[in-house]
Amino acid sequence: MRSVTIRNVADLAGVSVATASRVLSGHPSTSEVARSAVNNAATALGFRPNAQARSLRKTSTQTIGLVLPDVRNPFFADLAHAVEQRARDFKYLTLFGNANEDAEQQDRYFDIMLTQRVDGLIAAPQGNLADLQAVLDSGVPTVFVDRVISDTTVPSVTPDNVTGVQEAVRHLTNLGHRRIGYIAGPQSTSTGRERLAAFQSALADTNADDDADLIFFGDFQAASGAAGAHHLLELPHPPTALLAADSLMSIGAIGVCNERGLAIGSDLAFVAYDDIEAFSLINPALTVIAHDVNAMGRLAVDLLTQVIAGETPESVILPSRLIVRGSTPSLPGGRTP
Amino acid sequence: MRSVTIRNVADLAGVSVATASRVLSGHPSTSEVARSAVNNAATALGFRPNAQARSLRKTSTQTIGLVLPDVRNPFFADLAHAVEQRARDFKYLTLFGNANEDAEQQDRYFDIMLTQRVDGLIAAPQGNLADLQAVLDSGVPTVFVDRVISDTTVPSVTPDNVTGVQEAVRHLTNLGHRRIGYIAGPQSTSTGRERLAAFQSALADTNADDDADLIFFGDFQAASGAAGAHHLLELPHPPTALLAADSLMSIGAIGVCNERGLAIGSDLAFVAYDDIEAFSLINPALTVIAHDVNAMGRLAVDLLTQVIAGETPESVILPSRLIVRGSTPSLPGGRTP
DNA sequence: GACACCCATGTAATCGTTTCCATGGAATCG
DNA sequence: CGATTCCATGGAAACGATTACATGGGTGTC
Repeated sequence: MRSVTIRNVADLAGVSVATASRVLSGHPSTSEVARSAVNNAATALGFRPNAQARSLRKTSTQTIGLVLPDVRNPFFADLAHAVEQRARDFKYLTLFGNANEDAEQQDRYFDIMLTQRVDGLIAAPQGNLADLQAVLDSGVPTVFVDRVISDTTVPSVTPDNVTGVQEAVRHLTNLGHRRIGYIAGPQSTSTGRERLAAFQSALADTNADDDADLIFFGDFQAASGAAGAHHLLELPHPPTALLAADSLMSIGAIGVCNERGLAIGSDLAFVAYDDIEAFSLINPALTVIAHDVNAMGRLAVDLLTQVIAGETPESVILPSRLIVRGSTPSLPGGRTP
Repeated sequence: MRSVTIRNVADLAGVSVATASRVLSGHPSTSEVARSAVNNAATALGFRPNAQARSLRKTSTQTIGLVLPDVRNPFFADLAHAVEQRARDFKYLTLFGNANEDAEQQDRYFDIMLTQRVDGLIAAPQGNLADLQAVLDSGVPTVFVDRVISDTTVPSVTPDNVTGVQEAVRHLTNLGHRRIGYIAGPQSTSTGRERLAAFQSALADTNADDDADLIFFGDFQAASGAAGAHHLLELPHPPTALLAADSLMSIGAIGVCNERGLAIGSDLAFVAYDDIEAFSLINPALTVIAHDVNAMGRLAVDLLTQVIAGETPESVILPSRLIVRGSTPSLPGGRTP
């Protein structure tokens, strides 16, 4: 099953490999007769150029790497889709790596991406500068998306992690909530840190309680959202509203509320992060902090092409906003103090 | 920014490239002194072998291709995750392509995969034999997952598309439903065809209506589920129960029910396909036809490794079953005849 | 008609790695 | 001790494409 090479094509067409290569890659200096001979031979043999050989000779692989924490998180699935579609516009193939919210798996993927000599890299990174050192040292054009690593000059496309949380806290306190439970993301991520800081600072501007107890640290996965809901709802003074820092933890937390027979919207107010389609189906629909995933993915690719072209684009911060739905009704019933 | 090659490593270590290569790829015939010299030089220079050059020389790329219809479908996101994790066990890198439920994009990805000389290919294919011809001709080891193309000998891992649907129809008719609306998948997919056939044949065993009107043809995307719900609910004789052939169409359909103020579980019974986490959060939780996504992904990789090894493994059909939850209560209220 | 120019083509070098083959020294065996 | 085997090593040939350089024929200009 030896595959057919450009040499076979050239032989069948009766020309040299150089001419065959020129025809196949659209070089202008080719005659009509050579063109048709080579093209016919290529289709007759089912020739398919070997990408390895090509990228070995050229400097570029026409491939970008995308390292995300978890495809099963609908936010990242949407982001992956957006990046991939945009990359296609630039004729880039997207090499996708799923870090499983794990710094070690992430680093292994970075390693693979570099080994594969991707032309550029888009990542929602985890951990600190040390984990990224290999990537930064390699000099491969890189753009961060959603999350960033501090103390680097890597351009990024991130959501505004402050405004949405601020609006959510104000919204809840305006409704009369004074005990708001917060299920935080891991502090090894910029989104985890920034959203928590925004929550705490927004809280300080209100007369709501700021007990340390009301903050639970999760890891952006569903199970930790469930653990957080358990912990918070079993406090001596349980919260009357919950806010979770991503969609998977929201899913986990809501599952626990259902199990405990707590009706969201009446027994407990709930605000989720990310505007997942399924969240609008839950009855009552969830109030969410939303941002534009598609724009984020597109912009990340656009920035990356600029970096590859040698430019140094400005980082972009995309707005986020609160979408109020039924899970935070104006008159909280049940166990509100 | 020229990257460091094995020649630089060899020079620094004071050995030939051949020896350096042998040390770095763990060939037994190497001396202790050469090993340490080369390893030191490699780490000192931050050497990272060029995957293109390596795969050019070797026959294998240690890469498998995965072509799926849509990552944004949680079922396929889970499947992608399962495949990727299992592939890692075999030291394979997964090259991921998202066909967007579009035969043309799918074929472009197949083309890319072949150009990249993947060692094997896992696909949930769409369309007919002609679309796949290039892949089959190339002789690249292939396994189908979830969906198949008829008249091929490609091994596959598929769900049992009959039992779950049968159980769902029986369950609904036992509850007294006689008008069951079905939102079908595209007939260009095996899952779309088999599930529809199972629905029709199960219906024939009951005294429920089998009007052609009650079947709407969608495309496995959310928007078509919404269109299907609109169509079915506006029939002169609307159905009292809905069954949708995948999760995205279910999401679209449920959104429409909510908009129209139809309470699922009381005004309308609903059965969804695929046991998505979010479906158990909807209140009442959805009755679903479930199957084991993780097993499907793992088995697909296992089968592929067998094909790569030259064996011809048997295809596997994984069981599916009905999980009854609140969306199909025993006493349908409202508009039941 | 001579000269310059352009264009299609072929030869061969090149990309970075693996691996076949030859070599020479050490070890083993009768 | 001589012959054989073994092993670490280096030189060089592959893998399959692109492309710099050389070449020769055709065209245009004066």
